[in-house]
Amino acid sequence: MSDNLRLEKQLCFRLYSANKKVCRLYAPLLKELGLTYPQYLVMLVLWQQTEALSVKALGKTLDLDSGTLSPLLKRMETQQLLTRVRQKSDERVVVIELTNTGQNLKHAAESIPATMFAKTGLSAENFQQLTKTLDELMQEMS
Amino acid sequence: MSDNLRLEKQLCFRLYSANKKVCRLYAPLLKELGLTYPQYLVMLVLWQQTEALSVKALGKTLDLDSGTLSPLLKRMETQQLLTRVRQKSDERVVVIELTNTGQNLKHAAESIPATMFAKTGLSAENFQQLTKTLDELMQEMS
DNA sequence: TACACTTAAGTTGTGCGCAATTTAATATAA
DNA sequence: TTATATTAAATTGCGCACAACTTAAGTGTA
Repeated sequence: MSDNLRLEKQLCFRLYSANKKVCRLYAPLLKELGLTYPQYLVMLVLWQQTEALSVKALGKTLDLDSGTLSPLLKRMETQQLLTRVRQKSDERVVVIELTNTGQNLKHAAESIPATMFAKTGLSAENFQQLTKTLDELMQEMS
Repeated sequence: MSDNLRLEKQLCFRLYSANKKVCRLYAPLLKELGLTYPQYLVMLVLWQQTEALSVKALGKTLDLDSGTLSPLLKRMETQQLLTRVRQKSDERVVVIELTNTGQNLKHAAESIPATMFAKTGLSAENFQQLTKTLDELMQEMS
């Protein structure tokens, strides 16, 4: 009889391991920029944004709550990467905006995606395939 | 010109998000067993093991170091799920073994894989496809 | 035997991730 | 207008993950 609890049968373990491994590959590249992995994700969102963004909106994009974001953004503010300012029209809202330092860091990050793609060792087709299936998984689980 | 730093182009973000989402789906099921997600992974390894296992061997299987495992296993020992005993022949080694409680918990966990598979909403083919591509990714990155 | 070397586990410190709660501001309804 | 509900962000507490380091035990070699 098949044992469904065997570790190698678990998709969850593959996701967990693959995610950890990818993070570790990013770490040395991000360290040069003074960023952690989640901080890099925040920067990705801010770099592609033309308008300022509330903590709420950032959290929705990254699927993170204020319990995670508040201290993380505070650390990034300390590093002068961004500013946190209460919105005058609604004092509950905190607006996040990149500083010039934060904006300029984008140039140093430009090479990361290509470097990382190379490190994954995936073919373009497999990369696309994996992207597609993960999107489907995210869709179905919601 | 294409902006490779756009969030939606990042495979890493998909892995990060999918992993988090899967963990959150597991959480309520595991809570009934009194387990966290990493603790569940440890239990999966121990349940499929006939022999006792060192912390080192467990760490190799799960790709976790003693900095993570030592406190985690201590908590699980406190919960009476397992025992931690120094090996007589080599006092550096700590051997992990399930208690009866830990062993018996397996029955309560039997239904989890099928429940989770249903929650992913993936077809059997897509499940297989994703498994295969993640294995390939893990292989290539090593 | 004495010495450096290696190994296994544990400890310390930092940064998430998230549940649960709190605080303060705004919206809504009686 | 006052009471109630909702919302946004922050705080608290806990459990990973991991880098860096420590401790203790075992190995190898001169």
